[in-house]
Amino acid sequence: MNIPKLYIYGVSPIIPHLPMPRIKSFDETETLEKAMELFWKKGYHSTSVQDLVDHLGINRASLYDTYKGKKDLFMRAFENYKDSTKNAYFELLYAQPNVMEGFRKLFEHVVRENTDRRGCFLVNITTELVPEDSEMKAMLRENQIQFEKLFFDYLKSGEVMGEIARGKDLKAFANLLFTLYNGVQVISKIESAPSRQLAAVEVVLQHLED
Amino acid sequence: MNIPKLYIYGVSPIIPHLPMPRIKSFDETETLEKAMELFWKKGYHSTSVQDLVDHLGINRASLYDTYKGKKDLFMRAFENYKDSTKNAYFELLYAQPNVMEGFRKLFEHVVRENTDRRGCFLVNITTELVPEDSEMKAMLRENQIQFEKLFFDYLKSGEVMGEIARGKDLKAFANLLFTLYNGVQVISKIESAPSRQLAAVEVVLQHLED
DNA sequence: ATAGTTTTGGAATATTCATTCCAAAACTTA
DNA sequence: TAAGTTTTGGAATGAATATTCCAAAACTAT
Repeated sequence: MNIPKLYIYGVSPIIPHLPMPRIKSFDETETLEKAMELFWKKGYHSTSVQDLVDHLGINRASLYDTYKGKKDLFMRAFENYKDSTKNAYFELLYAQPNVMEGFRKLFEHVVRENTDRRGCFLVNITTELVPEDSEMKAMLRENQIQFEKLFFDYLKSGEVMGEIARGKDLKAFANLLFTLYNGVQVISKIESAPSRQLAAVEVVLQHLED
Repeated sequence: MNIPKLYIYGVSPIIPHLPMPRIKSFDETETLEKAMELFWKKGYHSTSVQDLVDHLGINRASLYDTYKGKKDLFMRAFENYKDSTKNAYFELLYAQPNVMEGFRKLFEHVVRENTDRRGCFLVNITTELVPEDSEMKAMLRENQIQFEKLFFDYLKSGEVMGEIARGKDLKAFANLLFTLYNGVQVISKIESAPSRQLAAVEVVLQHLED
């Protein structure tokens, strides 16, 4: 049973002169990022709670108290990653002079960033947990829609600016770019030459201009 | 220690009048396929030996006696899948009237076959086990090279036949198609509309003709 | 039927897993 | 300093894990 708190840290409006409890000694979001790091590197099933306790530097009891359990901790870490990634790509794209350069930079970032073959957290989790975990699947489906919308809007802006030849099926193209993104993230786990991957991407990007 | 067998089932050339042992009551390759089925559906870590015993219909002791252990059984099942898939795609491609139709049929097969969201065994295993398992990584790298060679040779045959515009970087294109293949296999775990996926693939295929 | 060998069923083992629990330490406000 | 509450360390729990083991059943050739 959950007993509602009668006061907030440092403020005691209802009952005056009430002793304040000890506050958490770790930063929740910082710990969440460390957890994400581990889940990303090892996957969900291969990461044990012991691994988390060791890597996060917090106590087992604190972990269960703060994040209910392994699955919930994972979900929060995952959501954290999802949101920050989308924002990062949004900013990366719109910081470029044109659409082709935008996507080129995006894929360059993916390929070059992937030094330790971790791939993409989202892609790894998709193949590991779908279809078994339907809650996860719904989350990933939502993410796909958001990513394709981001790509589509960006392509559309390029069409308006005259950077892209008219009459192209931009929905299909956005879909293609997202599919390609997923493929590159898988390949980067086994392919060692970034230049070969970028050459493949370039074939698609060139198609935007014709 | 391994004591070498002095005779083969049914034949006793060295010591005559020797009683023959009981023979295995299950088909090894058939069991291997059942194991593959399970590893494909659930992934490596989520499949327990108990699951295998239940699903394969053989005894735990037989499993360990025949296939040494979980990891070795997995490796053999994996190799089985890898080889048969490559052969199947080879035949599918060369049974088509031209290169564009060949790749179109290949991707159609991938998308339509994927009814239960299992994705591709190879792709799933790549993201689950690389980089942790370096033996697996080497195997997958080998597979990539073979697939890209298959695609390249096929593209080359199309170029010779005049189906593909000259001057294209066919190595990069083969690479792109393999990357796209991986991407489609990931997406098919969360995307429900085959037509949308095929529309994306079509964008790339059209590029072959221009 | 019998001997010799292998397979088989199922118990046994030892490790690892996620989770719970509790007493002791820590912290905040007064 | 003291009261009240939370965090913390680490032991305890119980389920699941991969693997080993052994006696009994099964099979083949004679």
